[in-house]
Amino acid sequence: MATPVMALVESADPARSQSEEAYLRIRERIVSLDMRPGSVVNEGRLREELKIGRTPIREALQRLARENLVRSIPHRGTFVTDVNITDLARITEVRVVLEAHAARLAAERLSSADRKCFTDLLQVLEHGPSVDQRELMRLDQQIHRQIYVAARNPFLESTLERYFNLSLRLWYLVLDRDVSLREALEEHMDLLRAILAGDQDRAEQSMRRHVTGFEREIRKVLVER
Amino acid sequence: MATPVMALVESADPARSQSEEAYLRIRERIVSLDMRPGSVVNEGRLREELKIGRTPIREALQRLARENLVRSIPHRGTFVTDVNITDLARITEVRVVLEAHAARLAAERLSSADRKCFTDLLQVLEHGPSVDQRELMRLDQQIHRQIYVAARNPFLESTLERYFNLSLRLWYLVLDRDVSLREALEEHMDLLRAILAGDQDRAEQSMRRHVTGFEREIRKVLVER
DNA sequence: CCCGCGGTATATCGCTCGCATATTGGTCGG
DNA sequence: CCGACCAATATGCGAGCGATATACCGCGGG
Repeated sequence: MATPVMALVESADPARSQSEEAYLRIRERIVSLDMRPGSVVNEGRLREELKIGRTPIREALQRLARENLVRSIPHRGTFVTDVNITDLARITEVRVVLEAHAARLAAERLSSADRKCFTDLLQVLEHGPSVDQRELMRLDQQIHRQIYVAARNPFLESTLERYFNLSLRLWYLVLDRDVSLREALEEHMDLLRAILAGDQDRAEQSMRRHVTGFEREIRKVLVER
Repeated sequence: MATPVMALVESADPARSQSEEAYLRIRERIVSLDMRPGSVVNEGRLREELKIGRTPIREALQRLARENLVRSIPHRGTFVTDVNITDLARITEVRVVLEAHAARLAAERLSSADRKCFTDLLQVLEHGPSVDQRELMRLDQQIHRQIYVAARNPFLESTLERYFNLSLRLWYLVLDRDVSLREALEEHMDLLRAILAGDQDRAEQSMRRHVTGFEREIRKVLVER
């Protein structure tokens, strides 16, 4: 198995196509705010920066457009989707029900392999209460994605992956602000314990609290801008 | 407003791009089983049948692949996704929570325009109990899509649209079989009444019953194949 | 005679490249 | 000052090229 830490950043897998490569790299830039919300996406510029032809870039942008990370207006240009409180609310609205259901399914269908993963993650949470936001963000990603896998539903997984990226960008937006992450940690631990205990109701409720709590924190920072 | 009956079939809107055109037409063929599950998708054939170049077809197929309506294997071919009970269960699993939540939101956010639409639909259900399955299918589509709109959440709407098409294909699969649609009618009416009454809990529960009931009917036909 | 294997043939695909087209913003003329 | 034309820009679409994986066929060995 590859190192988990590398699996999250841009691992140079030569097997994936240039379209996929372009998609992942541009998505990474958008989500991490390297490409700012509202800014124009220059196709030619991306082409020379990524050393990739025009078709793959075009396909990647179409894909990102359908995921609401960019907005393409014919013959006018492509723009990074702006962020606003309305979208935050709408995204959260969907995420709450989907993530909560995924947590329920994960608690229900937990395999021994998944159990080990969650146990390890819980260990990290309990022992090393990292205060670095980026590190916490990475942990949060791992937890969520592991839950998607443990839910044993590829459709749910891909849908949630999309919404997670939308949310992740919002998180990047409030990085370096003082958001209270103490409760998030508690939520995570409660969530993992519930899943490991096979307590579906508690896992679902815990995840619901976690996602709504996340929305509340982001909103606080977002409104004072 | 265009005639609703035409809005559902292939209306020739010259404004949409050829990619969109190709996507919609191929999707229609797949969902309606005109292209059979498991069959190969011949790109050249589609090109001459739709009188469309290669790039739009290619883009449409990529989009369909991401929506799980076709499966593309590099250098081997593209195939219409097969249907099976497992996928039915997984799709339903997601649909139940999303559709139920959409129904809840629709009941909560009902605008006067939406109210009129739902009232009209309810009238049709109460007065003309059509026994034609295709007609019922069309009505079901209208109801669901109207709920998506009434939920006032574009993200939820697009996600549900995707899952609805997956389910719609399954419905086509059991057409001309004797499925009991009497309860479906009752469910629809109860659902619409709940939404019109603004009863969120009942709308959610009603939709939940409706979707699970749908799955049960499809499953019955699917297992005896 | 049958089975396994290697090489070639073929079909498909990913990507590059170029042309047509539509929208915009600026400028020139009235 | 306003309206219309024009150039610039970016996209949509079409066709081809090289790469690659599979399938088939012929050959050699058992």
